[in-house]
Amino acid sequence: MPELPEVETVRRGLAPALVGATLARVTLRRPDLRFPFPDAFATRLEGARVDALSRRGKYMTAALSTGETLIVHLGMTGRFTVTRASDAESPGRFVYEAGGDAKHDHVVIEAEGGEAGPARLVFNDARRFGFMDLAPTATLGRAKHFAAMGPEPLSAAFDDDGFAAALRARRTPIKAALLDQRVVAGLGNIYVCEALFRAGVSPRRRADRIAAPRVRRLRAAIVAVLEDAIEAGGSTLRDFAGTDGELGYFQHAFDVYGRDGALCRRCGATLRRIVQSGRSTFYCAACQR
DNA sequence: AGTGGGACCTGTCCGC
DNA sequence: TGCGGACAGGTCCCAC
Repeated sequence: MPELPEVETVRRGLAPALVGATLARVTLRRPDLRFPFPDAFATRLEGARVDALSRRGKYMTAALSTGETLIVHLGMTGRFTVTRASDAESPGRFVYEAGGDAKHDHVVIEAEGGEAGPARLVFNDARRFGFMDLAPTATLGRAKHFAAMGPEPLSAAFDDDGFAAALRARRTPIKAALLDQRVVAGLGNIYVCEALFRAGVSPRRRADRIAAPRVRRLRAAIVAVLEDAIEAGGSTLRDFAGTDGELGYFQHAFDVYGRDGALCRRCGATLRRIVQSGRSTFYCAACQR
């Protein structure tokens, strides 16, 4: 699921259970996800208090009282389910809970003392492209996951001049440039397609050949589509029904993603799907130049 | 050094 | 109903 808006939605969903809480017990149900868990992972978490829950790009970070920060990436299919003790009869489901497939429940965290009261967090990830890591909080920005990461798109660090300079240095199609987390953090296949449509920029156009006014329009479109998606609770794809209340609904607002063969909402042309660097791109060849 | 392609892993859906 | 193939929200690694 997880591009920036989905990760932000998960972060907001987890905050009541985690912020201020102590991680009383951590259970790993396998030795690795995409990568092995760090040494003594559970031990280093247990007993720690969560001082803050933040997000950088598509990563969630939990600053701990131990001086370390827990780093979580959801990969493609990573999701958290939260059950509050006070709610045991009807578990409070958080975003993107796909249904009761315990086979892929890889990490269980019991938290105590958060605003939500005692809670159990279960990390489920069928494809295991997600991962977790620990790094010293004091030097988090230099941790390998963040050292080369581009500006946070919803912050002042993402400005027209810096964005234009980053694109000027790229000879790839703009689609590929925007997927590169070094250019701007947090975009994935969906929101790149949507932002390019909103800006009227062809996904095939070379990044270094977009004129300044259109670069500004593109930057604004990226910010707007991310803000709209967060507002909608992110996008939910391929999750079946039965999860109540907490699913994102931005997928209903897609202009182009997954809509090949349908008609462009702006000009009525038929939307296309092409493959760029092995991944689907959806766009309107009439509106996007 | 920048770029493109394949690998990683599992589930689902579609056509035959 | 069964089976093979394509495809899926991401990132890393390794050749050019």
